[in-house]
Amino acid sequence: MARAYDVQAVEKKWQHLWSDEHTYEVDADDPRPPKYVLCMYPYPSGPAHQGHVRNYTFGDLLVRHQTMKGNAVLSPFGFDSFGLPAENAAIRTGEHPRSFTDARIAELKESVIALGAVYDWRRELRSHDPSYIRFNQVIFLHLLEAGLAYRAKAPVNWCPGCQTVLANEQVLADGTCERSGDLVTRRDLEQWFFRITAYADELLESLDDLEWPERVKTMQRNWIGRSEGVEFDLKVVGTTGGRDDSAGSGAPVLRVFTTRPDTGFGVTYAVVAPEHPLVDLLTTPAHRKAVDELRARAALASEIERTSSEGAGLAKRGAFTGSYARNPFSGEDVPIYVADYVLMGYGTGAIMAVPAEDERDFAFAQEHGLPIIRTTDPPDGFEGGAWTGGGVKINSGFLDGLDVVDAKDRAMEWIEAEGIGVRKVNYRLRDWLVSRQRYWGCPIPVVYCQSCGIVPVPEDQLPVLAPDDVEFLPGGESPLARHTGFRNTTCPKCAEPAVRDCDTMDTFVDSSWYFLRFCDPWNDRQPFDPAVARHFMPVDQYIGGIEHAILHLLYARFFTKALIDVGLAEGLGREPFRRLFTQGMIRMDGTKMSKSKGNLVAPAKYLDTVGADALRLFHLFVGPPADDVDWSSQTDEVIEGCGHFLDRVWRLTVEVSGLSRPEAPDGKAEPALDHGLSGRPNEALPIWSYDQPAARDVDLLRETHRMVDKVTRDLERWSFNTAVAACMAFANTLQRYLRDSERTGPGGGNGPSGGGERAHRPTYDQAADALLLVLAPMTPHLAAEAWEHRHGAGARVHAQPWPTADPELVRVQTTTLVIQVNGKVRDRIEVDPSITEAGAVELALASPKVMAVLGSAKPSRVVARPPRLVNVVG
RNA sequence: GCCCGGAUGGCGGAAUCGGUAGACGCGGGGGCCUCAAAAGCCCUUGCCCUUCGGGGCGUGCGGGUUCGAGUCCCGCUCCGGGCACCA
Repeated sequence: MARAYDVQAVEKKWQHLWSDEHTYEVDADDPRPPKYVLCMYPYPSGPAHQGHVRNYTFGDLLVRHQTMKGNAVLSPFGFDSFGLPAENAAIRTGEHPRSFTDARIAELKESVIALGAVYDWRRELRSHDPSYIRFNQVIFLHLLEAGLAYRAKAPVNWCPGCQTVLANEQVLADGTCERSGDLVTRRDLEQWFFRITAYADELLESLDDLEWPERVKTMQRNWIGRSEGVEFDLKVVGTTGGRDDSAGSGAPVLRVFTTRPDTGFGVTYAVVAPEHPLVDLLTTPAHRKAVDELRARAALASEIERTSSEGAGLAKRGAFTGSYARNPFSGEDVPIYVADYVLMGYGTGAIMAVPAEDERDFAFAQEHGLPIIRTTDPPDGFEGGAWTGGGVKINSGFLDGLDVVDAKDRAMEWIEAEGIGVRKVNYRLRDWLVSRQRYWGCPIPVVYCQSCGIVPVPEDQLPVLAPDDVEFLPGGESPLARHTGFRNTTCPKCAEPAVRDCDTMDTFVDSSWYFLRFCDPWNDRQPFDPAVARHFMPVDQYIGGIEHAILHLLYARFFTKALIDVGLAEGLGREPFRRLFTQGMIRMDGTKMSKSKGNLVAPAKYLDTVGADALRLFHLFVGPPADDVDWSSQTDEVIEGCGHFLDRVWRLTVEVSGLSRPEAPDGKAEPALDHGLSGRPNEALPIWSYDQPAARDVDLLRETHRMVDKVTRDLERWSFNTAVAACMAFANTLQRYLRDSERTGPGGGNGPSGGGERAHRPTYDQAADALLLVLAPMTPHLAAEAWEHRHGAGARVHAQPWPTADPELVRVQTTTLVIQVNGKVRDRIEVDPSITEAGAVELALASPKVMAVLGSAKPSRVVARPPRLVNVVG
């Protein structure tokens, strides 16, 4: 398509200038107020996709807007460059993950620059840089020393075919390995954990103060899953295991956790998880076979299978142990079952089962023919199974007649008074398992010594780097474990032979503190200088995808708190991201646009044709930033429409002013115009006047200020689509203004002559400049180029202060008073905005249209809301 | 199953505090310019009826509150997302 200016040349020119002029490089001693705007650093998977474009368009808009408002905006960029795709590519093609990753980074970086997004590239960081690895390891050691990192056995997804551990996403829905197809089993391995649960309460409570989307906060609250209840003991009675323990040091007890102690009288059985340590003891010889089968099945099944739709809602799998427990409330002995719907990892791994008030217990009780005793009176007409709501207690001894809430309290008091249990808070949140049996990640800086045990690698020997000469074989162990040169080492303490930890860290570790490193990326003594980080932190605006709503954002919050507590981030605020914005997804045919779905529409196609500004404008204009974008058959046309708008701005701000070259002299020059407005190119039109502004010039000035006011307010409330609409509407205003000048002006030709209202040059210049100023953060290349044409070589629109609207000019002179009769609009009258209620009513009743509708009827009531509306009620 | 979102013209969307529904754009129709096309410019465009003055209907569905509801309340339908045996 023919364009009004050379889009590609202009965009390249400015991308180089912004870099060469260091416009967006910011240091901690900058006198301007600091702001920190950050887009989530990307995994480098190749050239930017539309999701990136959207993300960086929003971020760049903020950076440029905040800069024009006089702030020193920290805008860094980096790459989350460790991760599985590079390693999988290595297994497939033999290319080393580093060269593979570096190539992808180069592609992504190039396309981000081609977008016109500006960053302080001096601060660029990559997780796989040795300097970043080093401080990742330093942090790990600090957490270890503080007891926040620890080693424990944990069940993992184990593929017997590949002889390796799999991440959850590598296990298919049917419980098989995505690569070998083998059935994945669960296996206990020694793994490293971060003690995030120590911060569960703080992570939960401080959510309240964050300016984050409520949706994300809710997701985090649910993930943390705090629940208050009570833990207490059930005495085990009757036969226990093959051995009879009743002669020993007292009967064994089964400790259970419940949030519903008020339902104690309804306990008709108890359940332990298949992995519960007491299972052997509890199982009598007659039931051993069934119990063992169940346990074997549970051990085989991955967590995914065990908790998938196979189990949920269907018959509960379980087996009777042969043992009984005494319900302390009722004194009844109830059977103890083993069932896989009880998880060892939560609470005590054992429950008291109340089928009448718990849906899972109800399903199990039905399946196994166990009794059901209601302890809460369900509402009339309730026909379901378990009633989990509130109500009055029944069949509950000393709790009878109480409300559920009061009964809970009373029951807990009773349990504590009896000395059989205590109040307890449980969390769904588990500690963070960070070990990955992978090559392309940050090595865990620990050595295992026969005599000294776990020995941290001394800080002066960091970073521990993975060797390059490893073999990437399909279906083998981690390349590091097979590399004897890496694996075998000497103990830093006793110098005896020792082995390294051959695992690497979860890549979420890298992304949990990169925003801190960005503040002080040149520091070679510590991860970052807390004093420098304090200057920029917290991040004022964090922008990213909703897919990181839970893990990344929770881990980063945890890290910030932990780094402060281990002394690496003294004096920092305990929350890293003050405001968070999560953008919508790009969808196509109803599904997420992604590489794996093969439905990508590459941004490069648009950069090479309509240009970066038009593509950016599209992403701003298409809808609210938080909403998903449907990439439809019409999208290309809309993007072209954005290009047409930019052409129009070019004509309205450059060509119509007779300023088609940067060297053009001052604004009073009036060369022959190729203004492109009349369809008669090269026809000279002396349309300018420099007289006193006429009424319609004042109107244009008012419109200008209203536009600036509207755009400013819209940008601040993240309503970018309406900000763009306001710019477009203003371009229409300029167009109309010029057209009217043309018609009425002496040289206009096709209108009545003699009006003499030529375009008032000073007023028009203000209007055109204002449009370019507000477009500067949205379509930076066009705004910069047009500004330079208007103001001379070296003029920089992005160095201008953000325009401010004069409230006096923004205020409307007249407003439309709507007159309704019985709620239906019957008339509209232009009135002064300061009209009184009486005045408005008088005008309304005098309206011929109102009188016609009303006829002779007398209005029973008149509601007046001046100056907007009068409603005459008949 | 539970918890969040959402539903407005042919399409994307606007309506910021309960007060003119449909801003802005895409698409469509008509016109100007042109040898022609592209581009540009001008007019028009929710639906139905119309004697061309205007009238009626209209924000997923059914109720309600109100002088007045896209907006608030109750009950549904459909679509999207998150969590999913967490006791």
